[in-house]
Amino acid sequence: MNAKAAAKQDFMPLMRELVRTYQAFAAYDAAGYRGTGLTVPQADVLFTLGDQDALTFKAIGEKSLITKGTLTGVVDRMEQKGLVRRVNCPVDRRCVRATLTEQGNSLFEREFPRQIAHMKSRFGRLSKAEQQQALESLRKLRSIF
Amino acid sequence: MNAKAAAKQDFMPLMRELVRTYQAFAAYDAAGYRGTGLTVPQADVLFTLGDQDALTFKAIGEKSLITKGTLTGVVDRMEQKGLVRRVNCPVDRRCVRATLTEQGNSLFEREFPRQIAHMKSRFGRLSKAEQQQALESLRKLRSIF
DNA sequence: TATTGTTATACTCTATAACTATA
DNA sequence: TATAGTTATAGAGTATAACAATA
Repeated sequence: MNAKAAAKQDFMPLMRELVRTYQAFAAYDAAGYRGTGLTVPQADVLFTLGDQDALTFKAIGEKSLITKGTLTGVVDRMEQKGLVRRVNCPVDRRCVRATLTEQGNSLFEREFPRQIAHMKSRFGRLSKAEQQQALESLRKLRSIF
Repeated sequence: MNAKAAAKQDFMPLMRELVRTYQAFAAYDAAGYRGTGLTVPQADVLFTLGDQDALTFKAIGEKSLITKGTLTGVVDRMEQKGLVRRVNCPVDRRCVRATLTEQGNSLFEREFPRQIAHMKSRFGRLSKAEQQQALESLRKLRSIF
């Protein structure tokens, strides 16, 4: 298969649409919490830690798909901002857990509902049936990777 | 709406599935060209410029969603690798266009079909009907952002 | 005046791998 | 030996805004 033939594969429109749709979503999402001064990974961690007991770095990394070396730095910067703190694990002394501080929690309590409302104003434009159909299509799509 | 209520909105599964599906896709995609040593934005530019006449920075930025300041740096690094070169616009002397060098073109001719085959091996697991359904759902989803 | 691309700044993230402490 | 997290390194991308050349 040469490049010209490659460009005409029938799954190409679907692939492009997946990328564009996600990009449009991600841009809208990020715009919602721009005012907080949080970066994308930082907001990811804030929303992951919200309404949760302290999580280990390993668990946070798995949920957010941030690798351990990077996560150390992300949490460092959030700690400097006073949003999270590290706590030792009692059972396994290799582990460190992170949890929201009071300040981090109040940011979460304010920003998470705001962010959800921000997204709801758009997702609400789809009917329940459309949402259900999209969910099923995305599940199938995810299953192939 | 408080945080607990926010977390239970009915569109949340769809939103999470969109993110996870895209992340799974993006990881598989990037694995396909890891051997080239190109970064994600660089591969994006290579595939954008392939089989094309020279494009202006403005046009490349629009297709790849890379902002102009960043694009200058991305193209700089690709130029250092000998993959692209800058050419002046004859009509509008404010413009600069970029085009693949012979080396860039041969990389494209080898990697693009390989990448498409890499993706086809997964998208091919969906039936035509499933692909069509997914495409329609994604279009609807994109239309709300 | 507006637009195209470059430059400058400062920071954040990324990948990778070596390292420490603990299991 | 394996695992959790930190540290080190080097580079790459990002946002932002000021800037030069041209339209």
